[in-house]
Amino acid sequence: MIKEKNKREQILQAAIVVLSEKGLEKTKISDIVKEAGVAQGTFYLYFSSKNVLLPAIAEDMLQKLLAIMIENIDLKSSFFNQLQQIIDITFQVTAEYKDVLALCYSGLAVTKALQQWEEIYKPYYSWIEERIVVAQNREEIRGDINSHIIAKLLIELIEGMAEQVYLFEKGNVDVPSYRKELISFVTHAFEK
Amino acid sequence: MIKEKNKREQILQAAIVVLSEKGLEKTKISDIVKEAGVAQGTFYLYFSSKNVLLPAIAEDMLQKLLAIMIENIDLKSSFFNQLQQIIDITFQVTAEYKDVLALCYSGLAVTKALQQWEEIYKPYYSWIEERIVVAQNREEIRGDINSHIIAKLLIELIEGMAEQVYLFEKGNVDVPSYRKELISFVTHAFEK
Amino acid sequence: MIKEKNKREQILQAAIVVLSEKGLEKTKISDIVKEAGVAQGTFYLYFSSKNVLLPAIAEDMLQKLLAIMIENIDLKSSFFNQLQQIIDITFQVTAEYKDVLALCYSGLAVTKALQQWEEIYKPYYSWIEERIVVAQNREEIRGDINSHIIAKLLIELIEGMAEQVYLFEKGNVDVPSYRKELISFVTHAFEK
Amino acid sequence: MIKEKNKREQILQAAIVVLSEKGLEKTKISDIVKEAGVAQGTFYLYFSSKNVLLPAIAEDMLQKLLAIMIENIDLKSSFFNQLQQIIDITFQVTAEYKDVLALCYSGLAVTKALQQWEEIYKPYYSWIEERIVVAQNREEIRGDINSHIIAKLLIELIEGMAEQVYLFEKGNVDVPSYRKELISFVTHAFEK
DNA sequence: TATGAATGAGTCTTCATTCAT
DNA sequence: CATGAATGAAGACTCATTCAT
Repeated sequence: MIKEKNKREQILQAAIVVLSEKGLEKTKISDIVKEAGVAQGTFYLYFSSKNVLLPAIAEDMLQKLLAIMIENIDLKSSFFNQLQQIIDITFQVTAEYKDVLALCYSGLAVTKALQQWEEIYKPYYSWIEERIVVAQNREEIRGDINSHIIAKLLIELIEGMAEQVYLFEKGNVDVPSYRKELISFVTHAFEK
Repeated sequence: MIKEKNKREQILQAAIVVLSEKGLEKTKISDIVKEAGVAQGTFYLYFSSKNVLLPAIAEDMLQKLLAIMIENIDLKSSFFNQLQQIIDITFQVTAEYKDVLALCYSGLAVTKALQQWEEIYKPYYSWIEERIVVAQNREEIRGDINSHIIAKLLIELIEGMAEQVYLFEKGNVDVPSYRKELISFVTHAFEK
Repeated sequence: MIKEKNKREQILQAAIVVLSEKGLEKTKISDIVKEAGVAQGTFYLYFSSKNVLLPAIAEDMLQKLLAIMIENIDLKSSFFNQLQQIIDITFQVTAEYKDVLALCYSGLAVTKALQQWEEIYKPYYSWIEERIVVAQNREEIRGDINSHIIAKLLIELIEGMAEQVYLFEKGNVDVPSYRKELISFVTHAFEK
Repeated sequence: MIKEKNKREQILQAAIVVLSEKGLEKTKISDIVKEAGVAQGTFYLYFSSKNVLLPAIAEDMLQKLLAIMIENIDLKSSFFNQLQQIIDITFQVTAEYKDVLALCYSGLAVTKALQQWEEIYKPYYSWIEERIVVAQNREEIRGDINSHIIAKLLIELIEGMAEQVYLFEKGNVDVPSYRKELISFVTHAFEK
């Protein structure tokens, strides 16, 4: 049971807990509302159906991730330093929320609501793109980079590796090595 | 309806067709068998349950992809040339089978059968890793690369971008630019 | 939205509107209160449950119908003249309130509250019966008629035909012909 | 439990039994399938939803009623004799199936599928109309009657009275008197 | 009186799976 | 091997009703 406050948030957090435990298919609305400590019908006061849950969670997650990034990353430091921090934060958050994040990352296959996912990712894409543009202006990195495309590529890559590490090879993998290789790879890719 | 031959293959192909159209949740066994032109019960003669379908499809797909790679890529050409070809082939195959591939790439979240996916990808990983190792021995690329890890990173990245291009931004995206940026990015990353 | 005044009446009128539109099964309390412009809970201040709605509406309707009859029918005119007027008024009222009336006429089957409907119709039956008795005393019609039974028969018949005309064959029927045949039929039936 | 045979028929008969007992609103699919001795899902093999039950039953009933009429009524006897028989059969059948018939007669209010009901009644209307036309040709009854309209009127009237007798005033009514008055009424109405 | 958020029992419907033929 | 009618467990969703404010 999760503490009172805003009912929608309450249900959302409960959904994250239950989905992490059971996965998408095995999660029943009844599990979620039990965890949230509300009635079955209350769920439908805030979410029109089971299918809108995943996008809602993804949005929630991504907003949190972006908030942590913005708070922690020193925009005055070098791009490569920022890059390391972005990777570290993504790895940490992925480690913490691995199960739900996997659901989010790949939720598209189930819901087929591609457009929506783009919408959700947009602020994150923009923020990363801005970092690249700034770095280009500072002449820290290659100038012949399409910042828009590479922002997506970068996010795709970092999230993908974090998934690899924490989801596919649960623990029995040398995380620091993966981290190091990833940083090295993208560093070389960006370098002049 | 798909032509007779081997019943298992017949059902598998029908499953790909239906899954592409309807997505995972909305695909029923009854749809698949109708498309395959066989009886409901026949499905269970070849597949123990609905859940083994996705891995079976993924295996099928990945084997095809790898076969195309092996057949088309000139192992004597430079690593960077091979890289371009790998990217092109992945883009082409993704374009053709985009919907099912998305299902495969991200099906893990739903089925939670991670280990199995690793198993399926293993030969592909190995083959890519071998390309990297060969290139390192030929001193075409950086030597300080963990070929095992970077093989995964590379596949993850290429498939991720192909998905981006063909799934998220259905057509209304400048594919050649994405391709060019991707090639440029990985080329720089590998370069000495 | 219906104008303020007496809340009970307000809700009743809203119920008629919504029931006409949606039919019994699809009408929810939430629809009615929205139409009435009151809160969900307010409904239960005036009606103990959803099931008391239909009888309440029927009573309302029948009182109106009877009031119109009493006001418009010239008791001094001949029975056959009165009969025509009764038929005309029933047709007019049915035309106006066709959907709710159908609900009322046949609502019994759903609620199974037969007795209640008898109660509601009683004043109407009595008034018609009185017309028949008066006509018999005036020797305008056959004397060998059981006024009590024939009153019911007459109401049943007129309402039934009005329903036929306005409900089943929405407009694409020759109303004057139906009216003429009905008048002719009952006239012959009553004639000495 | 009802004996095997044709599953659809089995379910239909069970539905009639249960609906008679419980009425429309309180009848659950689970009750019907239990009575029919089949599985829940089997219902949906033969009926697309709960809502198609009533029309299906009505059709079944009306076909039976018409079959009985055709079998029992002596077409060579006088029209007035036939009329009596029609009334008697309608009363008998109504007495036997009163609850379901009420559901059928008034099912329109719930389902709002008027057209369908017209379709179902069509053969019955036609058959009655034919009786009227034949009688007119034989010059047994008034010639100035619109057989098409009066057929509907007659059915409406007879069924309405049967309903009155067996549904509204369950038993505590003098059936023979009602029958006698009805016959007398229609006889006078048809007489030259 | 009036409100409307919250409730939760109730039921329809779906669909993977089985099995007698 | 193949069939497809039958199964029945499972769960999403609805909506009349309540009650704290």
